[in-house]
Amino acid sequence: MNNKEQEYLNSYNIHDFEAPLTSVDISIFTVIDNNLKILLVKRNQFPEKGKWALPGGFVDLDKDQDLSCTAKRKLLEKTGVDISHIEQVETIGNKHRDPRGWSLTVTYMALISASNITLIKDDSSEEVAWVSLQEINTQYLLAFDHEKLIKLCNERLQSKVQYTSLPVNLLPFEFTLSELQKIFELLLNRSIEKKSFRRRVLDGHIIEESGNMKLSSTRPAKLYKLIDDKSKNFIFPRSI
Amino acid sequence: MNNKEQEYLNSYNIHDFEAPLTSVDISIFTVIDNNLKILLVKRNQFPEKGKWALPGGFVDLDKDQDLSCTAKRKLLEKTGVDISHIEQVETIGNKHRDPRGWSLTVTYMALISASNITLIKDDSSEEVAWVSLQEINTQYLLAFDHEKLIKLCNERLQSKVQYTSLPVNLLPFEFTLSELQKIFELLLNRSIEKKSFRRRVLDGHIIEESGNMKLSSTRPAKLYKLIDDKSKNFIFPRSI
DNA sequence: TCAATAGTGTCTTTCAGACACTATAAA
DNA sequence: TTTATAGTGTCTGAAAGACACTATTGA
Repeated sequence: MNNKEQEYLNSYNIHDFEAPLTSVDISIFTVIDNNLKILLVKRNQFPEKGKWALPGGFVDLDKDQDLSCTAKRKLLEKTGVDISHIEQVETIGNKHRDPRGWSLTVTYMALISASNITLIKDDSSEEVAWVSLQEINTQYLLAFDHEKLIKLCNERLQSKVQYTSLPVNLLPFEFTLSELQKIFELLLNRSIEKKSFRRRVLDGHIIEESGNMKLSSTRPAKLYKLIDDKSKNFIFPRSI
Repeated sequence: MNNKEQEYLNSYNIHDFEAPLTSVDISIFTVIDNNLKILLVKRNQFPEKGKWALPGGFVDLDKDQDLSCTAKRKLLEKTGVDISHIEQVETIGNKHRDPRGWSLTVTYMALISASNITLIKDDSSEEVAWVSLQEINTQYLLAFDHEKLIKLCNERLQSKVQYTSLPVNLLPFEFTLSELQKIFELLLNRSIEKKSFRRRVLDGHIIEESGNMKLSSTRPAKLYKLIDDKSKNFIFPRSI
């Protein structure tokens, strides 16, 4: 860097140019009681006070190294959910989505297991809750364009269930093939042929027998576990 | 909206909170002389003056209705390229990518035909040029993290060539199947089996015979044309 | 024994890959 | 007739779908 460039940078003021409001919003999906749910917070502050929204918020230029840090930090602060991996979905930015002015939000998505999670709210919200997608706009009125953001994230989720092993994130350490299939069927909202499903999963070599059996009132089932971390993000050779 | 909310909005000052520098960057790909090229501008201003960069720039809160408008406007202003559809790739935001401070860029991508395009530069750059990907970092030194941005966009391009009809954007109104195949082969950087390729394209019903023939010194070839606008974004049932 | 669920065998279908074959033009 | 390119016929293989079949448990 030469002197002239240093001089330019010294005189540069980040406030000289108007920038849009910049936030992240996170769609955390889970399955509870055979229902696809999403994590929402009830806003306690203007604007859109009293409406439900995706957890999210503004980038903190000091605290956040990058955008995914903002996403994980905001999620933890607003809901108590601590997550290691999150997938960027799409960035929506326009004049009219926020009454405060030109606003941009980077949306993220993840599918997680809700067991062992205790939701914690902070001062910015009245309530934190897992909400069924069907309840949105009936019991739960959404803030800003969050209904559209949820739609985008849900489309991404649906699409990834077609060709990846993403749904394994919903299962405990050990699980049966029938349990795995039920999760896929629930997310796809249709039934899958048993043999095709087993072949697909087994041929992918992402799970292995744990050696244990799940007992029930009928024939016991083999328990399986993920082979390694790659199993959580496996891409199948073809769509389901 | 109630009085309290109106009061809040009236007192809200967009400058009260520090926001990241917010820009868009656009990767425009084309094929010239059997080479994949990308549209770059040589920076005329600090920072990174003298280096090559993707066309792009800051959101204009007055002029731009939304982010894709910013992308199209900046592309037109900086290069003279006018484009109707552009695909969002990924948003990169972190502390260190711009010496001026915490910076975020929304990257966009398109694949277009370079014929009938005259490049026009504006005051912000010294030069505008189509650059071969191989020439980057040898003849063309890149500004900021634009090498990484180009890599992301190129990966998206490569990926879309595998399962969509995107490359048809490079062809004139009428074309032969051999010409179409050559474009795919060039983008994929490998040869494709002729029969498989023809079956794939024809079974997709995205092109139809124009009724004309392309004459050459050997057997004339049927000319085809796209059936409609959907043909430009067709998703094949399987990857190539 | 029966009901219920786990798990398999195997035929079909779809579409990509390979490759030899035929067709049509100019020189 | 040769050469070059256009275009086809058809076999193989991979992986999904359909569906009937067997296996193993508790009641």
